[in-house]
Amino acid sequence: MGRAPCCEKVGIKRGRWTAEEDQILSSYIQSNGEGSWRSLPKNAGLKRCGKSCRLRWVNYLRSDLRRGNITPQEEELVVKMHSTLGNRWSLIASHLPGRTDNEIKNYWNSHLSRKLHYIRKSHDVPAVIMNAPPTSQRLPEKRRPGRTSRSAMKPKTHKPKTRKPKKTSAPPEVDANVAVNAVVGEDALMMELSGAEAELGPRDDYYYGACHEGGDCCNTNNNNNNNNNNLMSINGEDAVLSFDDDIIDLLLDESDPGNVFSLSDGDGELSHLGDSTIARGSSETSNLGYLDPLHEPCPSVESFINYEHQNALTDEFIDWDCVWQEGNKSHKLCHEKDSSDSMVSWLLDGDDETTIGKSNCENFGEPLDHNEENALVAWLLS
DNA sequence: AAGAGGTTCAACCGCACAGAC
DNA sequence: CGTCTGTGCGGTTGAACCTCT
Repeated sequence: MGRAPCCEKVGIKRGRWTAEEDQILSSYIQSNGEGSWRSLPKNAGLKRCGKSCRLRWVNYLRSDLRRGNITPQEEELVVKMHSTLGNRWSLIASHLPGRTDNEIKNYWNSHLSRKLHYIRKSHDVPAVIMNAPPTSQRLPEKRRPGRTSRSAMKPKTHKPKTRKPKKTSAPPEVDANVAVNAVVGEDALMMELSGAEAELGPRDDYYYGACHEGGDCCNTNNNNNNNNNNLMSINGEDAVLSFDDDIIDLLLDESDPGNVFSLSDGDGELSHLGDSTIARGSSETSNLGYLDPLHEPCPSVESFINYEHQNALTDEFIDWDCVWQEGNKSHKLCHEKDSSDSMVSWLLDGDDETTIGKSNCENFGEPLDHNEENALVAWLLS
């Protein structure tokens, strides 16, 4: 049976909203509250589809929207979360108060993805690298459901916004000696997002995957941050993953129970933790999987970068550590450096004239060769 | 000044989930 | 348990806007 349309198409106005319509919608919602979107247009006297009303309200009319340009801190957080979550715009937006999923999505498509595009282009990363892995390695390709679980939904805050002033700078030209601003932790791998979320400001303790030159994928992280709000972290010492609640929801998505993986197999491949209830005990720290440094050769950089980006949920944070291990073991991608710089900040600095064409590693004293660059870019694009 | 081409972003569309019945 | 309704999500579109020549 065909699905009933969300509204009658006839007599429905489309296109840009007028100030008068905005006023009507705002007034109606202020008096009657949100919800009942289907009946709202009729009750409010709007010739609009209910979905259109909802979208207009959520993305534009709500009073708690944050206006203005995306700040560098927000941008950094978006990049970090996107690298972990993929195109989960609503989830990303939920961590950026006052920003809407549509705004984040547009910003990504118009700003950030272009940066990646230029990076890829300038490094001549073969398209095949981005192709899917062999079927045997591929994670379930199921498209993420159109919505997250109700429990994962949080009210978003919005404010009307004006058109952002256009940036005048040209798209970043990324030199072959592209910068790497990755921080390689002394002993550890750690990714941490929620600190930035909480502060929306630069942090000193972002660790983008680090492994010992000796090959320990998950050595002790003495810099481990005990912040309970950790969105996700991998504590090398305890080999424990910590997640924010909504991340747990994602990983334990009932509709896709195979989403929980471990790296505990000796062959180094991702494997399902068939019983996802393992992780249900705590949303703070869950023994999702052990990263055994002794029995677990990391997959090659190539094998990791062969994973499709969209497949990656749990595998992405694993990618990072092993990619970096490979980088450190074989190529010494970057020297260890206890600065607050990060891969992401390098990425975000792509427009900065002072950094274009300058490798941060070079700044550290050692330039990257072509293979190293390719590995790095593949990491970024993975 | 004007037109072409590029960019941005508001809005639309179809899909899928949750919950009510 | 199956169906229907309401709603949220992510992808896509195209008008408005900007920059360049």
